[in-house]
Amino acid sequence: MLEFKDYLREKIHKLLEKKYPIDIMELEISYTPQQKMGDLALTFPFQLAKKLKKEPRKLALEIIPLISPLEGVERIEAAGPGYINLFLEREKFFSSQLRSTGKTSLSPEEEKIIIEHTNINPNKAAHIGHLRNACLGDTLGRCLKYKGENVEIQNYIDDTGVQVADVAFGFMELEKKTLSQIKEIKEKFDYYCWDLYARVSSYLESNPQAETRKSEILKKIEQGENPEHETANHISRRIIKAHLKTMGRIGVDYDFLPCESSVLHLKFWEKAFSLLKEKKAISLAKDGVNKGCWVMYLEDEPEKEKIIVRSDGIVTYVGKDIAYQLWKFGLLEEDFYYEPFIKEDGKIVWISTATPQKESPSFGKGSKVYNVIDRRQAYLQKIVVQGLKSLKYLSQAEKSIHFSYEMVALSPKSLKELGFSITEEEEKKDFLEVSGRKGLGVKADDLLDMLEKKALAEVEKRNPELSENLKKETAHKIATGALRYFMLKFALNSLIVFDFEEALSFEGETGPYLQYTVVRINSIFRKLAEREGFEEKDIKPLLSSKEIPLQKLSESEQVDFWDLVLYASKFEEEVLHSIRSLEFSHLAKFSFNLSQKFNAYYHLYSILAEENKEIKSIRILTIHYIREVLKRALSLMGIPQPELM
RNA sequence: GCGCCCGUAGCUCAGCUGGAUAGAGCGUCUGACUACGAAUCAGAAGGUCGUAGGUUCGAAUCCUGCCGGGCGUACCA
Repeated sequence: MLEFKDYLREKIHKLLEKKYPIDIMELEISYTPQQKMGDLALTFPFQLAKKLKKEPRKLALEIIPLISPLEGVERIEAAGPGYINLFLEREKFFSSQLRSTGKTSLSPEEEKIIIEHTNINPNKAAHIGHLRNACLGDTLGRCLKYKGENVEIQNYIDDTGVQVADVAFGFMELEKKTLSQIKEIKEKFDYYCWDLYARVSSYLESNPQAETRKSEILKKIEQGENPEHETANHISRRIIKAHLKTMGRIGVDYDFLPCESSVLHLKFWEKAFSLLKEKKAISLAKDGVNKGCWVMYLEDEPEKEKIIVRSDGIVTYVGKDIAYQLWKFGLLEEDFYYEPFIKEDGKIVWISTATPQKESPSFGKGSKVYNVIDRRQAYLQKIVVQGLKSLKYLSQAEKSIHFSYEMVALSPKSLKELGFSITEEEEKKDFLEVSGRKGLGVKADDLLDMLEKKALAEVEKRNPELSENLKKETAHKIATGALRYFMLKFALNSLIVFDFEEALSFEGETGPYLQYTVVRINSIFRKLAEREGFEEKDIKPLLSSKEIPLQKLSESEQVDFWDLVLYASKFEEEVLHSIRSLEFSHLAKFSFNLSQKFNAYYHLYSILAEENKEIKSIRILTIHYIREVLKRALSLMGIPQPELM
């Protein structure tokens, strides 16, 4: 449809530009609310009426003869107060849609796009908040790749930060464990650290004198080559592996893991610091509360100072982030060294290191960068962009996108279900923030386990004859589908108050509903093959037959057929719209609505039992088309497609 | 205080840069499986779109005030 609309827009513009003051950008083509009104609607007579001080309806009537006939359009009507409605030539449109399945009319616009997502502190297990981040980032990546963009996925690892130091402190001071004793821990390590981190946090709260030792650990971790560093390094590497495994369960993966330790040791910050000083992007505060700090000013609030380097000379987190952002755009004149971290299915995930390596893949040097990070960090992200602006990297600042979304919080009810005790004050709140510090949260693997267990029970019920492996694999796909759809269905601005019942649902507006729809279509094709020997390869000849005799369908079937096909044809527009707005809930809703329309159609029109060959062929082509679109939509959302369920 | 965001059906949410009669899911109530798989479908009930103004051919959507809620605003990350 996207292509067809572009064609119409250009054609109509060409036909009218000499007579009317009309810009091609204003020539919007929308859809009618009802099929009987037509398929596409032009609203420009309203805008034009304002300019020419004429009645919109009269203008519409005046314009129609000038733009007809249009290729692919059966007839044109004026409607309502001044709409121009187009009725498409259905057979022609349908067959062109059928021929273009699998191809995309979208095209790339960037040299290279870098997406940074997940970014979990490597000191504890991943939780539901991280899942939202990863699902959004991964879906963006999939959609951009479909659009034809060159995409690189990075997952930044803060392996020298306070949070890792906390857990190192826990092992060394609270548990008095040596590195080899830590290595011997057999339990799920990220879970072990989750609990330990919470213990450390409360210990430090009641024993503030221990902060001295913690600071010492932090410093030593940064320095390297000492027991504290060895311990912290072991913790972070082992936790990263756990995170990658968790994300791998839902089909999320990465190309490169840049580490803060490398940023430090390769002196990225020093380089960025001298650039910032040189261009006067930051200045040394001579007096006031921030005396002795290097500060930056935001363009739109010049009275406010943001500290980049503290008076003790230590660079803040956001300072390091500026350096990293510069590197991502290839503006730093420095690079990481790279080594393989893990290999899976032949794909290598690379990690940064400060020591020179033989192999050197190329990362970074993006022309556009998306940072997937929740809304609470909007201010810091703004400072990072300000850094680029101050250095006069204006186009990069423009293409430095904070992909911002609201957090996932917990309802007091779900906290109770998890066995946490909550205070009366907390009980009254609508929601509570997930807190790693307090150990308050739903762990990603726990949620996935629950989903898989429930899905397995459903599969057992419906398909007891399947092999154990196939049952498990199917349950896993259903669990992934449920989770990923759940994380995408809400708009970015919507704070998700996590509820187990809702998240564990497989009915209604859920991932499994979409999967079930595809399974049903597959099942029809399977039966066509079994009963009639009609194979997938037999679809093509149906396609190439000259005519699709839609008039053979009953009137009501024509209406239902067209409603379904026209809706499906909006797919690429939806993908593009989702990318532009970063609202993948659009794609999710579109897929759900399309499934709903298909399921309604399915109940009304039988394929296998239809005796009229022509009608049967049309129906086969219809469900084939819907399946192609749905499969593509699911794959862009990372929702797996089970054969049976 | 300042900045940003949110208030739409009993509950959870859609509603794109203003467009034709405000939509889904869940829940409630009525129906439909000797099957193209009921993880589904059909139907019913349910809304002064927080509130008061403004902008215009047209406002849930844009602007302003007010009410209610959230987040941010660290020499933390």
